[in-house]
Amino acid sequence: MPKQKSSQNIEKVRHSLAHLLAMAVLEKYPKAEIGIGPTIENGFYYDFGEISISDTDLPAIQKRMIELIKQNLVFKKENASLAEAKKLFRNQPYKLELITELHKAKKSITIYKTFSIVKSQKSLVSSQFIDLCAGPHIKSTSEINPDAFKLTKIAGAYWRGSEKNPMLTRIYGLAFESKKELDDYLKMMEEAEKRDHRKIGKDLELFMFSEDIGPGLPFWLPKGMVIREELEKLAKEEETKSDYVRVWTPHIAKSKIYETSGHIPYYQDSMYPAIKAEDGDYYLKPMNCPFHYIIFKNKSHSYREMPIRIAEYGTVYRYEKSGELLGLFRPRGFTQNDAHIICSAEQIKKEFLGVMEMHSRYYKMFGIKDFYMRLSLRDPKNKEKFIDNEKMWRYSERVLKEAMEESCLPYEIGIGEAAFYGPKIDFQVKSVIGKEYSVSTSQLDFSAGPRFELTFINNKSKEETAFVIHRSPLGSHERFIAFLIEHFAGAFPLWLAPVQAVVIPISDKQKEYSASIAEKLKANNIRAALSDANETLGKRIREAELQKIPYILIIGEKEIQNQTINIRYRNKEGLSAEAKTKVEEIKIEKLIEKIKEEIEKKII
RNA sequence: GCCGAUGUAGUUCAGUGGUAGAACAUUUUCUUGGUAAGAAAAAGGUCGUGGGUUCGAUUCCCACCAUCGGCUCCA
Repeated sequence: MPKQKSSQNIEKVRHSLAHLLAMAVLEKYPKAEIGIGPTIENGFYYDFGEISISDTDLPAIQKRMIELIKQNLVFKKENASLAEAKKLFRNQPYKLELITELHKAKKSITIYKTFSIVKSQKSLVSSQFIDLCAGPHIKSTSEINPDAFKLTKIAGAYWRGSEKNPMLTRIYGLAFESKKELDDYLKMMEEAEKRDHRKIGKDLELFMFSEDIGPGLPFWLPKGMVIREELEKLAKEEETKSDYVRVWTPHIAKSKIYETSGHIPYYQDSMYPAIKAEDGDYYLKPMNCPFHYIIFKNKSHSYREMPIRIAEYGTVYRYEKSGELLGLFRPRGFTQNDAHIICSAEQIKKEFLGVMEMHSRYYKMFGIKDFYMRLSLRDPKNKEKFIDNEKMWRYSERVLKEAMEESCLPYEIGIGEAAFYGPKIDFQVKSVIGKEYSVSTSQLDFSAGPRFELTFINNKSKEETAFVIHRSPLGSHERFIAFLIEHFAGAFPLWLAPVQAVVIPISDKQKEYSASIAEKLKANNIRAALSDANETLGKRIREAELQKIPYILIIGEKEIQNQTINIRYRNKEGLSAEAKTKVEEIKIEKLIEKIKEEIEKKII
């Protein structure tokens, strides 16, 4: 009970802080226009127009907010008539817009006034700040802990989230009940930053970018390539088991195909511009779908062979807007774990369930527990974003919902999140820094069938139009590996580790024997390295630990005599100091057996 | 694309209106070390790119590019 109450209170505190922020900003920048100031996870923000500030101005604003808090200002709610409200906010265009809308929607207009109290008179005086607001708020700023909040950053944000509107300046703040919670949160974010895939990718030499090549175009370095290839191997195995067939398709194509697909009208802005050739315009492919349809159409199909599952690790290029690029999460060139299941209407549900089972297997394999699925439907109020086919939307959304229910996996519904050609199921995970994103997506497409004339002959000898399921359980190599890097903090499970074992001779005397051990490991398909540089043992162990190599094998005189190997296991988080440095002596044959088994079973 | 910030050696970062410095990494030498950094020396930079101001710009101003934090978008 008390916890519940306190969590409600912090919401009020955060909201009240947003008002104080607006108050402090208006004092310092009287011409500023105020937008909205809601609470968010861990804090609050407020949007301002007609203001020019940078993060160096934040400490002064925060200082003023603390002064305001210490004045024990009182929040008071009032109802206002349309005329009163319009008068109060006559210089605030954004507020006027909201007032007009509230009035139109026949909702009551409430305002919050912030007063200061003159102690001697015990009465309220001088309303210092008035905001259009539904509340609720705390009674007085004495409820705010001035040490438990912090203005963190400045960002641009479109008024009401639309690109068409002016861009306002958003000031973000964190707020908690105690200073300790704030400090803990800041500490946590600091720790999370250490797991950032961009940092680890550089430290472990997994991938890189080059300004000379172009933004958003990743290079896979030898160690990162190992992970890519392991994932690809996994996908091939799993897909073969599930009766997929594999293909390879070209990377450029004539424009006609994208006109048929509808991508040119919908997505031309985010495609690389055309390559001009004598016989017309060619585009880098932004998706693999039409190519797989063409393969399907290469011959006629009977209902007996349906469904047909065409798979490819397909490389695509999308000209994402410059500000949208984000390491491997949002590159411009990436390779998808793609496949298209072309099936009849009756087969949709079963195929979808199969796709979801495949997801579950993968997620279990990687130990991904913190995820949920989002059933993404169209927004019936915003139909222009979606293909106009009421009947098909209803049918598709119903089938997907049924499949979702039958899968027994937890899911949420995302209105307006559907693809333009059909509903989808996205697998949502959270990155270490708390950012949520879709790792993979499975979509039902009822428009590709008629558009591309994807048909098969049914059991009544009639031509029947097929449905398409787009699916990519492992997303793209880029996004999935970015996720795995953060998920494992760079300490990949043995089967994915770029270097699986490093052999470290204590001195030059054991160099030759150590080299022979490394060779033996390699002969058994174990990715092994020899660390025989002219450095101290401690340093070479440190380097192996920093490289997060799972098996560190130490060889000294004793090991040569006993014909054994001394294993130091990679430091694992959560282990006691003692367990971290646990060592074990083992015969080489037994070690190879152990490592091979661990790789085979993909132990995490 | 929009708002804000940043850009100095391979990496992480100091610093300055008078053509630059540390640590780690690299190379060489010494050291042969029993579980997370042994020592010394050397080499390494058109201070993101292009303009402008100035006797002189890496430093100040402008533009562009890239990256980062957000917004928008993500077939």
